[in-house]
Amino acid sequence: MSGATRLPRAWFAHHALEVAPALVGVLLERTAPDGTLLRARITETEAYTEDDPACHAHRRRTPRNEPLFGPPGHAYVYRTYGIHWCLNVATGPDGEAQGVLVRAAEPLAGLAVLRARRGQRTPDRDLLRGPGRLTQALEVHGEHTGADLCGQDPPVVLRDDGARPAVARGPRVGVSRAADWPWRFTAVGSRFVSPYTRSPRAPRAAEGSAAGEQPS
DNA sequence: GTTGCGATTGGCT
DNA sequence: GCCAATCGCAACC
Repeated sequence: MSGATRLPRAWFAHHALEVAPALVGVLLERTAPDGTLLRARITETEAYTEDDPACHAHRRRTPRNEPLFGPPGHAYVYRTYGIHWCLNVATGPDGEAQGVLVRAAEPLAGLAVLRARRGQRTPDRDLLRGPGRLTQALEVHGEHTGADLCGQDPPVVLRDDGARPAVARGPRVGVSRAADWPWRFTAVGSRFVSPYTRSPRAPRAAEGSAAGEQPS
């Protein structure tokens, strides 16, 4: 993997709907405290923007969602359900709230470390399949929010090794608002992708009415 | 100051 | 398939 190049900040300066599918297939690297290199290939992402009711920055700018408004290439890590951390990368121009949630990845290196953190009996398939599992295995947490992933010594490194998997598009997982917007991107045929689940709180799509607005 | 709830997961029926 | 766990945030009083 020595030919893999780090993604420059400009790579993230585009709209979340462009960056999200492009991130599928990108390498995610993190160095464990003992020096072990942890490497995975992203298999699933979701896009979020300020205009999007499901986005944390939809209502207003707050200390919590500040990284989403900041310059692209920075991490936005938040806690959900009081238990899990979720990793996003800010995209779009500085001042505009956009981001891409990294939902799942296929583990490639450092499996023993990942397994130690996730449970020795965890199947390889489940090591990084899901946003909460991924952050647990990679030890990404709240202290990393705001970190510049394109800067020096970032907690997580993103690289392009030229892989260009086919990408499918569909509705996002678990969101209660804008549940039908097809802003989730997955690697076609990958086993390391979470199954689609609709939020129990999401209103059922109104059939044949104008209520079901779905931006492209 | 209080309350309701979520971009999830894992365990149990 | 159903449901509890668990807590920071933001809406509301």
